[in-house]
Amino acid sequence: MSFDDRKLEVLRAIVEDYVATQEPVGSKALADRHQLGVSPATIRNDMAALEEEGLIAQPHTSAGRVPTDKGYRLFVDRLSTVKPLSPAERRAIHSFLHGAVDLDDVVARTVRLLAQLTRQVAVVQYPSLTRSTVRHVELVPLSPARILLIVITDAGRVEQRVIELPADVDEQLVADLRARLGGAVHGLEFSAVGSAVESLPAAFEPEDRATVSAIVATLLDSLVERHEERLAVAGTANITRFGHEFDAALAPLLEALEEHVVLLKLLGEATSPSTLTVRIGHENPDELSAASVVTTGYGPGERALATLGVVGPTRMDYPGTIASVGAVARYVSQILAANS
Amino acid sequence: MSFDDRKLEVLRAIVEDYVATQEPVGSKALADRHQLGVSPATIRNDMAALEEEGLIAQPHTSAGRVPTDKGYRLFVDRLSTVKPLSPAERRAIHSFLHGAVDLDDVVARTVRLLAQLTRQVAVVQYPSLTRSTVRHVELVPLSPARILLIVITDAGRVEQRVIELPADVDEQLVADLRARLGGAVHGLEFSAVGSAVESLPAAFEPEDRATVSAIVATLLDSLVERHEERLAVAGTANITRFGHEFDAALAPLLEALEEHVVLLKLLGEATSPSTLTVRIGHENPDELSAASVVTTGYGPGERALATLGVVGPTRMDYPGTIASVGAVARYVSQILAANS
DNA sequence: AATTGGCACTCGAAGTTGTCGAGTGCCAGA
DNA sequence: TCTGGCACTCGACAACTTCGAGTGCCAATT
Repeated sequence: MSFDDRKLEVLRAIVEDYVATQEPVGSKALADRHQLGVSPATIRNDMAALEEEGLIAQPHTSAGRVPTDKGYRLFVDRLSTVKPLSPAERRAIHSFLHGAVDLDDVVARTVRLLAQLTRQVAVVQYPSLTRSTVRHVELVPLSPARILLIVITDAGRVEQRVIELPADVDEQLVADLRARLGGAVHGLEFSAVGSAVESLPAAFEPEDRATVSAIVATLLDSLVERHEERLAVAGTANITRFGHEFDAALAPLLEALEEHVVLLKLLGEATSPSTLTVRIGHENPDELSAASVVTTGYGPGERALATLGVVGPTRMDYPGTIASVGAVARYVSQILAANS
Repeated sequence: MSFDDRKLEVLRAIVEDYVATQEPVGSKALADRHQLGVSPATIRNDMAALEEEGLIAQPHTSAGRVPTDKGYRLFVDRLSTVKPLSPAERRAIHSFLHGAVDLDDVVARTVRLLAQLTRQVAVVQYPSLTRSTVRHVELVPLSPARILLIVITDAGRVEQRVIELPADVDEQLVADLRARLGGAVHGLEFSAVGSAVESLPAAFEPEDRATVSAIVATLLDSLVERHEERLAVAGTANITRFGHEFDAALAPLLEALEEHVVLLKLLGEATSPSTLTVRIGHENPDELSAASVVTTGYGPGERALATLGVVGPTRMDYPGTIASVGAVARYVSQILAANS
């Protein structure tokens, strides 16, 4: 084994021990607990080199070493092998997701499952609708100048929206509009709805066109454009397990989890279901710079509809978390594929 | 001023100082900061009596006194006067809730508003639908043996549910069912839907009755029975302000906030909009025994549709919180009344 | 040249002691 | 019934010590 190889082996040992014990690890402990075949003194030399390269650090002089963000990065990129899931975990995934009736139900179950599996905070973005098709459009008058627009997708998802109209409408106009709207968009992909309804207002009497335009605009605005902006979060209670180095960063983290905006941005850089992203410490936006985030895309087919993942301490079990996130994403994707 | 009166005045002073400073308050500090007109020695006697009655306690010998749950209880019941809201707070309430389009939107805004106003954790139960009426029922076939049931209420609320059918259905049956269902329940209060649809299956061909029954059962089950079970929570990040006596109780609290079950039970004991409930420390279920909960009912009219409230440390500003919760509940009730 | 054992050194954690002062209870006198 | 005085208690804090894990460096060994 060459010099460099052993150094990396030492780094792996440090990461593994630190993740397991949460305590800085020293040269002696390393020599005892791993079969590196060298003495503590040799390890110390390697550690000095690793520290030189910025991969590990000492919280204070004469304490053990702790991996830096950069150290975790190298560990994740080059040293960790995927940890296969235990049969119990596989069973858990199956039984948890089995019998989901709804798209919303799938998301709700998935987020809980991930939180339970990883014992960290799980985040699941609701699937994008760009690839969905319209199954049904419904207009329901609420009052003379208010109307409720409902769109049902082939994934069984329901989008609703109240529209304030510029003028009162009568039943007749609503019925007419409903029929034409339904005819125009039924069976279309969401991305194709825009051009399909473009010419719709022109088909109505001039005095009704403002009303029709308002409805069409709402349809496009709310249903075609921003639908990936919903987020399910679970396992917040697990942050109490993240350790005391988090105490200071707790408030911003909780805020980020509640606000969703930061998280959405993070998840928004969606990946295909086959790749998985790990962001460590400072690689994240400031609010999450004390945490690591493991995400991956999911959805039927090869292109991801949305992203799911886990937020945890930088000191997390990367191989285990990566395995869980990957497995859950694959399984959810299967379910979505079967349902569509 | 009689002896007993002064004792209570001392209790009030202790509560107010402790809430303000978060530190045990001693006899000297009390004499200095309040115009009680007596010497510290006298106050000490009163404090001894208060301690005897279990209204205050010492964290350790020769520290100041801290109110007990019982002390807070007495303070809330008999010593606190409602603190009027500041103009800024009134403005905040108005501007925050102005322009809500949706029932869901009202709830979402309300919960954020409450969290911001009280700087604690806010909880809002979605309004019960028992008093709502049905505006529209829609059936959408998803696949031969699956159908989506949608109910729209006069409050602009949409309830949806996927139904797995015992047998395949054709368009014709769905259309027939849609018409009859709509005719039977349109305009009815939810509580009256049950008897209205009872005889519906009998009107269909024998081979279709199982299908119709399944749909009717789902309608009743999901829409008539459990609809108060949704909950909005905001301001979780504020628990970091609750103080370090919470550190141990943090995990159960976070779990309770996420699980919703405990909270729903707590809120379920609904009150009329005109009364307001304060539960202090151990008066709550175990998970929340380190916290206090201030709740009140809300809804148009005199009977409450649902409950909203705030969860905070036992050491909270009760008059201020009570005022905020009450004001928000009244204002939301107005909005709901105007919209219905 | 790499590895190793030895050794002096550093520094935080934990324990010890002593001081300080806030707060108490009690009592005698106003 | 209130008050001032007084002895007492006990936690907070600071100074000091000890202990030990861990380090860096070096000379000896392979």
